[in-house]
Amino acid sequence: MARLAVYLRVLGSLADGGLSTISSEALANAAGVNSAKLRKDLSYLGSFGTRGVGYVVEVLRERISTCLGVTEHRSVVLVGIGNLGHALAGYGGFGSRGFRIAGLFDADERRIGENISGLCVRSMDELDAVIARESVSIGVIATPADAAQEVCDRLVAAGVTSILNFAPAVLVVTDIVDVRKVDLAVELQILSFHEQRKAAGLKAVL
Amino acid sequence: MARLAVYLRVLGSLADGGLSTISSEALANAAGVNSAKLRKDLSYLGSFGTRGVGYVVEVLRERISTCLGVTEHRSVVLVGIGNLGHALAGYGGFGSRGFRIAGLFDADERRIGENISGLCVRSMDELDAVIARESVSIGVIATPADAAQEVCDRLVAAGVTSILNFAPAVLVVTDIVDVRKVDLAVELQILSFHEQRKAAGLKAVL
DNA sequence: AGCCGCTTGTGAACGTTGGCACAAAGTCGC
DNA sequence: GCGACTTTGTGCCAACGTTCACAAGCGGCT
Repeated sequence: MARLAVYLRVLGSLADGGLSTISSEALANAAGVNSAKLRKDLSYLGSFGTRGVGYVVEVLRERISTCLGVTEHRSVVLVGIGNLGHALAGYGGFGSRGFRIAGLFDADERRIGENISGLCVRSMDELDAVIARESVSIGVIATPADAAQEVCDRLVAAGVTSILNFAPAVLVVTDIVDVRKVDLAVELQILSFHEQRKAAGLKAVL
Repeated sequence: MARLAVYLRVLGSLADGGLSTISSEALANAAGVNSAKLRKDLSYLGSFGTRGVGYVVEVLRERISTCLGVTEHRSVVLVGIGNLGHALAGYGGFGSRGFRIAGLFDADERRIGENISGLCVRSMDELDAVIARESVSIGVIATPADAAQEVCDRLVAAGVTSILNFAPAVLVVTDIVDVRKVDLAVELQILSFHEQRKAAGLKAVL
């Protein structure tokens, strides 16, 4: 579940704060969810809280990390070094959460060789080799929409089984491949929809 | 619902392709959803398809646009011009979907005055004035996590009622304010979780 | 004009998710 | 050692979202 990742992040902050144990209710508040839901989520991983006390922060972190599979560092490749790809390559949040960027790729000849926070942009020709050599299982697509499907197919052919897609396009893949989509414009439109609802509601009141 | 935005985007491509009408099933395939679900979504907006034929693309686009509230151009402010903020400011997808960036803001004095694709980075001191003058209702937060809540509070105080949060932090807001969260690291961790599951499943088979 | 095939719109069943409430269990104080 | 308090783990129920299946309606063909 998606919430596990949030719990893990919150637990990280708490551990930095020096807290050693935490109750489900406190953690639920910090993560912005119901305490019962949190306990149910955790019970899915097995029961290892102590009644009357709560959960031991370190044990819980390790347990969730194991479940999410971030104990072993996973390698990702990033394809499409445009505006967004540039930002993603420079984003420090990946490395600190157990992900290593194994390679940056772009179809544009002029971008090849460019250095972004210590990583060199490679040609698409090297894609398969890098994926195989570093046993990459996750690919990130930050290309324009019209190139997304082709890039996706190449990634899957090279052995990638999970894809994070930032391009505004619907990807069709085999069902053994997981795809998550992040579309910035769609997010804004959803907010716009809520604004519209609020405005309509206001008008109804008047 | 989130899918409406996807339908709208797909319809845009179809309209460019010169198609004038489309059946629910074809559109559902293009959007990657079940056809019954799509029809139910559309029926929520009223019934205006013609049985035996399908939906008129232009009518449908206009109807969805109205519902999402993107007919009137909405203004957004973007706070935090780091790696990600830079990319968002330069991302062309906003303007083409009916959103106008009313201002870029950053707390770092050194960034103020910087020009990003025609927009100038402003001081946080000007935030309230710009929001009021341009009647901005949507704010985008791309700051580090520890600054997110403070920025959020300032945005809400200035009159913003919808927030898109890229910072890895849980924001607490009044219930009249809508918050959508996009956390890149969490997205990767979810994929990592699926990878973990696949690996475990494989091991179970062996 | 009448029939046939196609597509919409929707009612009903299903599975999933969220939330309450309570019993089990463990700790702290005396 | 024992009782009271705290917190977990979970059974049950309601609400939501999804899917199936089918009747109603529209266009085209004869």
